[in-house]
Amino acid sequence: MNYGRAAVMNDVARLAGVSHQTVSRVLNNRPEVSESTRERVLDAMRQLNYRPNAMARGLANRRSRLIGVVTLETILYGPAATLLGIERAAGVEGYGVSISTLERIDHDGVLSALESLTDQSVAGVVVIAPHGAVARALHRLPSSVAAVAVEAEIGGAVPTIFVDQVAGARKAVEHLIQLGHRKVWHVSGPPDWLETRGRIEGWRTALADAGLHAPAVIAGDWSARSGYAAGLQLAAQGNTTAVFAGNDQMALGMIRAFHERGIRVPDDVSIVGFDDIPEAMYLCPPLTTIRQDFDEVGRRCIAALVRLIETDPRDRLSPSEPVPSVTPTLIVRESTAEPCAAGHSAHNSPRTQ
Amino acid sequence: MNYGRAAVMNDVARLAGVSHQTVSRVLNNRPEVSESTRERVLDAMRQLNYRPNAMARGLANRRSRLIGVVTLETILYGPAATLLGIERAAGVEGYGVSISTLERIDHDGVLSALESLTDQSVAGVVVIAPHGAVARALHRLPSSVAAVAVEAEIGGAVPTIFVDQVAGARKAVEHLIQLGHRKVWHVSGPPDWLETRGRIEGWRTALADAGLHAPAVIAGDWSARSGYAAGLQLAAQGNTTAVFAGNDQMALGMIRAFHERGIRVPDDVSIVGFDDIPEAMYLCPPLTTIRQDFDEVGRRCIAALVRLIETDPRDRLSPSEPVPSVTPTLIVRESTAEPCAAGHSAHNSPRTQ
DNA sequence: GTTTGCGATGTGAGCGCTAACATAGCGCCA
DNA sequence: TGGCGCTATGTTAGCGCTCACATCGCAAAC
Repeated sequence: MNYGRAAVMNDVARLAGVSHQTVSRVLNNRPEVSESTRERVLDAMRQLNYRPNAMARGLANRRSRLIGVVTLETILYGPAATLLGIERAAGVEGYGVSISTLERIDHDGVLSALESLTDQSVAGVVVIAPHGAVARALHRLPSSVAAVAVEAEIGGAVPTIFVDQVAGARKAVEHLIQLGHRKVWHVSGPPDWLETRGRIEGWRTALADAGLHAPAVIAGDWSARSGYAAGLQLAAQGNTTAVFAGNDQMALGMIRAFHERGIRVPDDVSIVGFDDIPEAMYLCPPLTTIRQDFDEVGRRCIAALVRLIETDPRDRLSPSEPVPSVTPTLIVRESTAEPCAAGHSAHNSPRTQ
Repeated sequence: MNYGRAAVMNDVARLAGVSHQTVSRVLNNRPEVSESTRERVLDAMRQLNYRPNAMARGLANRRSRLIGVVTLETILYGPAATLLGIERAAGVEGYGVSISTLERIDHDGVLSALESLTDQSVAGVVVIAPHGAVARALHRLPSSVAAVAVEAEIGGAVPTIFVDQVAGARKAVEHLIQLGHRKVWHVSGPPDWLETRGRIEGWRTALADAGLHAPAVIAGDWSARSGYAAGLQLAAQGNTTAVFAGNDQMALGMIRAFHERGIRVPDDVSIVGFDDIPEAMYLCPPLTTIRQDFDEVGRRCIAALVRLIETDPRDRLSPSEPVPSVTPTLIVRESTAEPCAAGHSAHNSPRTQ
C-alpha cells in the first residue's frame, strides 16, 4: 500500500481495473456505469480510503462546493442564529460554509468581504446584513456570482429571504393596544438597518389602524446599553405605559433602566421585545416578545441559493421570483399587562436596588 | 477586452509581455523579479482586474488558504465570540474561514465535522469544542492535518489555546469569600465540558485554601433554563448566601428563580457569573462576573495554527510547546454583597411577578 | 450477414496555477 | 578573450480532476 501519499482517482482506477474516468463517473453518480463496475469502484474507494480532492474538482468544473456567508461582526442573536441555520441547511445539500465578517458596514466593507469570499472560489454567497449600505453594494454585484440576501428588501438585485418585520411589529403593537394601551413608544434599532425600518413601519401602521398617534421613534443600536439609555429617557419624561423595543437586548436594558427609576414592569409600563432570545423567558419579568424562525430563514436561503448556483449564469438575468416571507409569532409572557388607571408619573419612587 | 471570461494569469502575462511564470512570481512576491517588470505586471493585473484562482493555486502547491473551524451548534456566547476572534485574526493572515458545526457532541460527530472540513481541502483546523469526547477524538487525528484546539486541555494531542478557567473560578470564589461568605455553591456547566471541570476545580481549591467546605456541585447545562432550575432548588433548601454560576446565562436564570421565591440578589444571595456577556451589566441586578478575552484566544489560535501550517508536516511530530493561557478578569458589579447577618430562610416572602 | 443504435468504457486535453529546471544576458576576473 | 557566476526570465511538466469525444461491444433490425 502506498504510504504517505493519499490515494487519488488513478489509484482507485488501477485497483478497480477501470479507467480514471469511470471512477469519476461513479463519484458523480452518473447513470451510465454498470452495476457491477460501480460496486467494484466503490469497493476500491473504500479500500484506499479515497477522498476526492475538492480543489481539483473545483478547478476542473469551475464550481466549488463552498458557499460564502457575509455577516456582521457583532455577536447579535439574529445574525448568529441565521448563520447557524444556513450552515445546517448547507451541510444537508453537501455544501461547506465559509464566512467573512464585515468589519465596516459600508459599501467598501461589503465589497471587500464579498471579494475575500469570491477569491476563495465560492459557488455562491449569502449576505446576512440587513443594512441599507449593504443592499446598495449588492446592486453592484456582477450577475455571474450567485447571491441571495437575508432580510434586505432590495428591489430585485438578488433574491431575498426575509422575515416579515412589518407583520411582527404589528403583532407586538396590536397586543399592546388590545391590552388597552393608547400610546406605544418604539425604541428602534439603528436607522439604516432594514429590519429597523420594517419594525417602525409595522408599529406606525398598527397604531394608525387603531386611530392612535405614533410618538417620535427613539433610536437605539440593538445593544442593551442603548435600551438602557432609552429607558432612562422615557422614565424621565414620565407617563409612559407601553414600549415596543426593537429587540430583546434593548428591552432588557430598558427594563433595567425602569427598575432603577422605580417603574415596575409590567405594572407601570408594558414592554414587548423582538427575537425571543433563549434568555427572554428568564428575565425579570419574563419578556413578551416576537419570535423569528431563523432556522427556516437559513433553510430557505440555501434552497434559493442552490437553485441559483445550479442554473446557468446566463439564465440568472431573469427577474428572481419573490420568495415568500417568514412570519414571526407573538410570544406573550409577563412583561405586558393592562395599563394601570393612572399610568406612572416620573420618579415616583426611585430606588437604585 | 475579453468579455465574459475572467482574466487568468496568461492574460496578464501577455499584456505585460512576460511569461506566465513571471506573473506567478510577482503574485507570490518572489524577490527575483526586476523592479520594472514587477511594475509592468502589477499594472497589467490592475488593468485586467486579475484575481488569482484559489483552487488552481491550491491544487498546484497542495495548500489552500482556508482554515476550518469546528464549533458547537449552540449559540453559546463563548464559542460564538471565539469564532469571531478567529475569523478576524485569520483574515489578517490572509486565510479564509470555513465552519462546520457539530451536530452531535461525540466521537463520530467530531470525526465527521473534521472530515467535511478536510474534504474542503482546508490547510488547518481549529476545534472550538471544549468537550471530553472532542478531546478524545482529536487524538485520532492524523498528524498530517494541522490542528489546534481551544479550551481542551488534552495532553499534547494538538496545541491548545485556553483560558485559565481555574484561575477565573478562583477569582470569583475568592471575591465571595472576601465579602464574608462561608458557603459558596456552584452551579456548573455540563460535566463533560472541560471548562466545567476547570471551573469546578478553581471553585474547590479557592474554598479549600480558605479552609471552607465545598458543597455538592449542582450541574446545569449552560442554559438560563438550567440556571433557573438550580435557583429553584437552592431557594427551596434555604439559607444559601452565595453562588458561583458556571456562566452568565445560568446566573440570569438563577436570579429569576430567586426573584420568584422572594429572595433578593444581592441582599439575600450573592451571585457571580462567568463570561461577561454584553448584557451582564444591564441585568437586575447588574451581574458580577468573570470576563474572558475571546479575541485574544482567537488571535493565539490563528498564530499557532499558521505556524503549524507553515512548518513541514514531518516536523510536526515534535511535541508542541505549550501555549500560555489567557487569564480572565473579575468584573465586580451589583449581584454580590456581604452576606446579611441571618442569611435568608426558604420561602420567606414568595411573590411571582 | 451486414447495418444501425445504444449502453458501457476509455482517451486526450485542459482547468489555472506552481515547482523545477533550462536558458539568456551581463559583468567580472584571470 | 574565454570562462565563471550571477540575476532575470522562459519552458516544461505536472497537481487531480472533468469534459468532450472516440471506441468497443452487443443486441435488434433489415
